Amino acid sequence: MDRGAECSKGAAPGPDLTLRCRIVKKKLPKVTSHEVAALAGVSRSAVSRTYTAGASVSPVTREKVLTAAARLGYRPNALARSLIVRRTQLIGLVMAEWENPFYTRMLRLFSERLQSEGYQVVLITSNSEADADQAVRRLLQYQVDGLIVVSAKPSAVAMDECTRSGTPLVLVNRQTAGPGASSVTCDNGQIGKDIVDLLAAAGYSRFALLRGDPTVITGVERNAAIRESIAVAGARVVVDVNGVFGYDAGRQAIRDIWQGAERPDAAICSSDLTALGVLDGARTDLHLAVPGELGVVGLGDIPQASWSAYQLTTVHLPIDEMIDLAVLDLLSRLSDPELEPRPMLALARLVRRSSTR
Amino acid sequence: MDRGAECSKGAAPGPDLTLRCRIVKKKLPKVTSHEVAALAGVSRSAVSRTYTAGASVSPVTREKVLTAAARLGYRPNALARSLIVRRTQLIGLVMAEWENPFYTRMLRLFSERLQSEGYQVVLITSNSEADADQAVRRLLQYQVDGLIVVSAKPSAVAMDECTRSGTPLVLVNRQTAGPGASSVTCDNGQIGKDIVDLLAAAGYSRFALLRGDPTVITGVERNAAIRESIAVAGARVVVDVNGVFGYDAGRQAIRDIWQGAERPDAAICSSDLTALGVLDGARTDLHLAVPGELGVVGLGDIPQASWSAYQLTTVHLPIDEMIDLAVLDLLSRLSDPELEPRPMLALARLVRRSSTR
DNA sequence: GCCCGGATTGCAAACGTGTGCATGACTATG
DNA sequence: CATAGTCATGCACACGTTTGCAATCCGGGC
Repeated sequence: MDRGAECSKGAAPGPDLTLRCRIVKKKLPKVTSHEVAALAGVSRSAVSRTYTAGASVSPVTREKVLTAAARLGYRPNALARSLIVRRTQLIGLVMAEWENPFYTRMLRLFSERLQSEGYQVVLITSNSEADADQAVRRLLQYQVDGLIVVSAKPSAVAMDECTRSGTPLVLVNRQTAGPGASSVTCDNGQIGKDIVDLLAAAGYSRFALLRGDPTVITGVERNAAIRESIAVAGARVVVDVNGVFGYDAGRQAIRDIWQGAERPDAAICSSDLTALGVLDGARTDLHLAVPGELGVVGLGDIPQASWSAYQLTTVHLPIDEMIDLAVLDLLSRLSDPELEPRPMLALARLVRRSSTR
Repeated sequence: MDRGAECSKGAAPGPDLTLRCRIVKKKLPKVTSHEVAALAGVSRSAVSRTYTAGASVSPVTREKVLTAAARLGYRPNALARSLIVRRTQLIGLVMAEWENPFYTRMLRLFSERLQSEGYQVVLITSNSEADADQAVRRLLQYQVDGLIVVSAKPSAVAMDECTRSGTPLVLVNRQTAGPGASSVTCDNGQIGKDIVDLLAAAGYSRFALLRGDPTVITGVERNAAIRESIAVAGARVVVDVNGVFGYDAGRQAIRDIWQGAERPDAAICSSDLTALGVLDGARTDLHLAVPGELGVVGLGDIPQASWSAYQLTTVHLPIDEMIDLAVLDLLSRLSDPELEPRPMLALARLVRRSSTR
């Protein structure tokens, strides 16, 4: 089976074996705590203890072990360790939305944050939201200590599997009714209201709603608030379109809308990327004056939104705060499994630039 | 130690113990192949075999195992499996550059591609290039099957550790002299030459070079070619500045340059993001006409480069091809450890838009 | 000199799985 | 009916660690 071991043991050192040794000579004699112990003249326990903080080892043995380990290039096997300690220091992260820079930034921050807490991230991308279940299950197989799902929602049964296996789960930007997971979202109702208030105060009255996935709870909430505020303001929504994701879709959408029966004077977009597409479509393709003939507001406040070519009015999602909430909740539930998962809210804030008057 | 086990065994079922059981009642009776085997009335080997493709199991026992597993919510422990099979199906991915959308896109594609090949990605971000070593070592501890390092370069000794542990390593966008790793890069010399040729042909003659990290080999190569081609074309570089990363830095840099002794008529930027910053700085802050008074060219062809507000002339890095090369090389060396690592080259292609005349 | 206590150390049993080997059952062939 | 052959199954060992427990060592106080 393991030819390397076979060779080193030299059980039957015939010419055939040595030949095979030559061929696979790059196959190393797997250096385990056993080898280190032998070289250092101590027991495996000793080498294990030198690598676990706070264990009882005399300075002299520790030194012996360390030099032996250095000589052999020993590195403790995290898998074997995890198997027995029942902790992998791995956090599963499933990511569904990649186009939006907002989410890639989130991924980065999660990675850095968790790393600094001593965890590694194992990443799974689920291109459709439906795949989230499969992703979760795969990660559970790897015994991840915790699970973060951003912009996707596992089914109730998948979430139940998490709780039953004692793996804390936190949903980011997706809310959950049941008690299976923590969640961190923004106050979408408030966001919707703020946006409309701003636009109405600026004199806009005929709204276009450009939405992404119509089934996502956070979008649904926001939209309800938007429509309600519009009604309150005595304004109208003249067009409401679903399924527009990203820059290109936004740019196309505004052109289509302009062919429609009634033209809006303000566009409320479900993401900055869409809004930027709308902006470019309005200016470049339709030759509209942008705060004047059409107001545009986005969502997310990605870096590009503040670029001077755009100056997009948008709502700043407090990404750092969201990361903080998610990680802190995860860590606390990790150290105390009795804690119940809970929904958390981060405060968004409107940032006014020059894509609205 | 493990209170759950202690309770289930009920060694000394005093009131104290049962109380503790109640408290930790959510701690599940870890369901292993043993439990499944017991419920199904077969041996552990049988359940193991039902989960390994191509093993010899009769349909009837397989069925028994499957239903028992479903009832118990059994999921094979990937760690224990990896420990014995000596394969984790994990690929370590270390990522140093996050600002540039080019690299986040790369991350996404790597993740999707490896996933579809049956691997999981464990992600480490090394904020400085120097941390790459530490990242590599951490990943090696987790016994990753392979290693991808993008836009960073581990030291020779770290690379040596990889080869000694038999873990194939491929460097993306960073070349290596030694034989420790494969690498996939673009032909930076050609890229530099193409850029200058285009600009010179368009009549630009006073060049500004905006570079990122001056120590990165790919940038060094490209810059050498750029300077040589400029000399050949009989033009001059009037300013050469290092360490400008990203949009904001680019925007500031062009303003600084405009204060300088001699003003360039073309800016060659080491990334699209920088170029977009330069573009906005030139137009918005300096009120320059962009292809006319200043030509701008970037590198990477990120989505924003083709947005109508920018229309950046840039060089398209063949990201899909690079991913393909990297993954294919990794997989082949995974299945045949005898294969030597090798350097690979992908073909970049100039895309001409309206930021140059 | 003896004994007590604290610090080290090694033994061996886990952790949850894969797999070679031997065994047993069953079929087909002579 | 005997025998060879195929197939399914279980036993037990291995993978590389951690860790409770008992044994050992060492120094000091009497």
